[in-house]
Amino acid sequence: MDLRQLRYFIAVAEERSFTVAARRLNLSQPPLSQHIQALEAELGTQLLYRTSRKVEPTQAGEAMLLRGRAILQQIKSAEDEVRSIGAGLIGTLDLGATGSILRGRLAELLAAYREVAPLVRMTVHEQAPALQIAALLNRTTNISLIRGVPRERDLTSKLAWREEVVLAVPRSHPLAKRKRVALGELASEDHVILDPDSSDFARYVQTCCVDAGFLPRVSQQVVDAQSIPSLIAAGFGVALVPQSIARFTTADIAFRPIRPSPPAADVFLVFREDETSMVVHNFIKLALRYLSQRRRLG
Amino acid sequence: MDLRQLRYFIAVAEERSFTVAARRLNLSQPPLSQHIQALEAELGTQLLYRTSRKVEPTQAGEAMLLRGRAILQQIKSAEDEVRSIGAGLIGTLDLGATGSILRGRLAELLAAYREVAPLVRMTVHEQAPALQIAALLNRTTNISLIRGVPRERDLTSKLAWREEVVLAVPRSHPLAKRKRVALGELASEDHVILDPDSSDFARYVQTCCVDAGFLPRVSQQVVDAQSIPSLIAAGFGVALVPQSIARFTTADIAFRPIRPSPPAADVFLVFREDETSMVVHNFIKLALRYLSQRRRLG
DNA sequence: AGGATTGATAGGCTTTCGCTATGGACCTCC
DNA sequence: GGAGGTCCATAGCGAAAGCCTATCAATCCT
Repeated sequence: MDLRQLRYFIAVAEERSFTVAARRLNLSQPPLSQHIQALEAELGTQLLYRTSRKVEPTQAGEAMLLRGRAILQQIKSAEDEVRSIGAGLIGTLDLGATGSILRGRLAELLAAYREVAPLVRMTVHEQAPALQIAALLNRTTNISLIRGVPRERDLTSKLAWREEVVLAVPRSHPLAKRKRVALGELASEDHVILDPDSSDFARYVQTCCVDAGFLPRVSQQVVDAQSIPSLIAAGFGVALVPQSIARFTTADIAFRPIRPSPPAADVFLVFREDETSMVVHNFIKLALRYLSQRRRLG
Repeated sequence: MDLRQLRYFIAVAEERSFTVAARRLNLSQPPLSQHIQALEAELGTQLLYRTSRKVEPTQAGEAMLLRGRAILQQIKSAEDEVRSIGAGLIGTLDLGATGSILRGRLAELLAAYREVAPLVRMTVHEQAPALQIAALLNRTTNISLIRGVPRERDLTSKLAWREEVVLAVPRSHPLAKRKRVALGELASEDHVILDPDSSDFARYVQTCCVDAGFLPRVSQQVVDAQSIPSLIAAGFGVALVPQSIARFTTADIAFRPIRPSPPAADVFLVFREDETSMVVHNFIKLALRYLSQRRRLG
C-alpha cells in the first residue's frame, strides 16, 4: 500500500465521487480510478461499490477509511514531532552550574530561552565545577557554565560573559570605608577562599594575587561559594568574589571594586564537541546572541 | 512523506549502515542514500548522523524510528483487517428464523459456518416470518430462513432444503396406530394450524388440503409453531407439521408420514438483492454448498 | 429518445526511480 | 606510512511509474 493511494482512496470515499475527489486532489479522474483499482487489487477486496450514478464504500472500505484517516493523522503528527525535535523546539536540556552562576546571570538567560522554546524540559544541576565536567563527559548534562576553560579535549568552550572580581569585607572593616581597593593592599589580610583543587576561579584569584606580589593568607577554605558571605560577616577575613554574588547577600558585608586593573572572572559555556542535540545547539546559539546583545546594551 | 522512504529510513536506522540496509531491501546503496536525503530535506531535519565509519540516528531520527515503526505496524494491521472484512472473515451476521427452523437444520448449518468464520459475530433473531421480511428490508437482519418465497422485489430467495410434512396426532388417536396416512383421511379431523396470515407454511398446508378435496376444520389457530405439540397432546386434534419438529417433542405425540404424495415444505434462504456484505455472501455460498452436500450424502 | 454525467479504458508524454560507475573521506593492515 | 578496503555521496543513463487527453459504455434526466 502506498500513502498516495491511501490519500486518494480517502478523498473518493469522503466525496463519494471520483470526479469530485479528483478535483479536490488537483488530479484528473482517470489516474484516480487506476490508483483505487490498484489498491483494491492489492488488498484483494472491493473498497468502493460503484454504479455510474453513485459511489459508496463497502464494509471493507468503511474500515479502510477509518483506519486510513487515523494513519494519515499519525503520520502528520510524527512529521510535526520530528520537525520540532530537528528544530530544537522539543527535547530535554540538562545544564550544569554552580549556585552563584545560576542565581546570577544564568537565570535571566534561562528565562529568555524558555520564551523561545517553551516545550524544552530544562533541568539545572547545581554542582561543583569538577563534577560538572564529569557530568558533561558522562552525557548526564549537555551544557555547563563554568568560570574558566576546562582542558578536556572533547569539550568546547565559548565565553559567555566576564564578571569583575570584587572585594568582600565586613562593614566594620577599615577597607569598607574605601571607595576602591588595590589588590596589593590585601597582602596583609586574612582570606576566605574556595578550594583551588576544584575551582578554576580560586586558582585564577590566586594567580592574580601572586601577580600583585603576595600569596593570600588563608583563614578559611570552602568548597561552596555560597558559604563565603556568612564567613566574611562572621569576621573570618576578606574574600575576592564574582561581582554577581553582591546582589544576593546581607547588609553586614560591603563590596568594593579592585582598582586599578580589576581582575575579571570569565564564565564559559562548555559542551561536548560531538553534541548532536539541536536543543543544545539552539540554546548555545541563542545564549551567545543574547549575551552579546546584553553586553552591548549594558 | 512516502511509505517507501519511511521503510528505507527504518532499515538504515536499524542496520546503522546504508550498505547493509540496501542489501536487506534488495536495493543498491545510491538510491537509498537519495531517498534518505529526500526525506531529511522534506522534514528539514537531519535524521541520521553519518561519518564514513558509522551511521547513527539523531534525536529526531530516534523519534522518527519509533513513530515510523508504529505507523508501519498500523498500516499492516489495517490491511489485514480490510482483507479479512473483504473476505467475509470479520463482521456481523444477523439471521432471522422461526424457532422450529432454528432448532432444526439451521443449528448444524450455523455450526458448520462458525468453523469457517469463527470471528464473525452471529446473532439469530427468532421471530415470526412477517417480521423477518420487515427486518430484512430494514437491514436489521441480513438473511432469513423462511418456509416459502416472499414476493418482495428487493429480496432474493434460494432453496435451502425441503422438509416432508408429517401428521402429528396424540398417541391415543386411532391414526397413531397407522403406518401411513393419506391426506384425504384428515378431512374429518379437527386441525391445529398456524395463522395463515403470517405463515406461508400454513397457507401451503391449506392448499395441499384443498387439493386433497377438503378444507381443514380448525379447532385451534396459533402464531407460534412451538405451541402446536402441546395442543396436540392436549387433544385439540391433529396437525400437519414439518418433519423437523418431530425431533424435539414429547412421547405423547406420534408422527406419521403422509402417503401417497407426501407434501414437502420448502425452506428458503432469503436476503436483500443489493446486499454488499461479504460475510453474507460467504455465508450464503457456504450454506448452499453445505446443504447440497448434505442432501447428496443423506 | 437524446443530451449530460459518471467511471473505465487507451495511448502518449513526463517524471521518478533504480542501476552502474565513480569520487572523497576514513580506517586498517602490512 | 602508504596501499588497499570500506563507506556514503554524486553523476549519468535506462526503465518504470504516474499523469494527462481523448474516448467509451452505462445510466440518469428531461
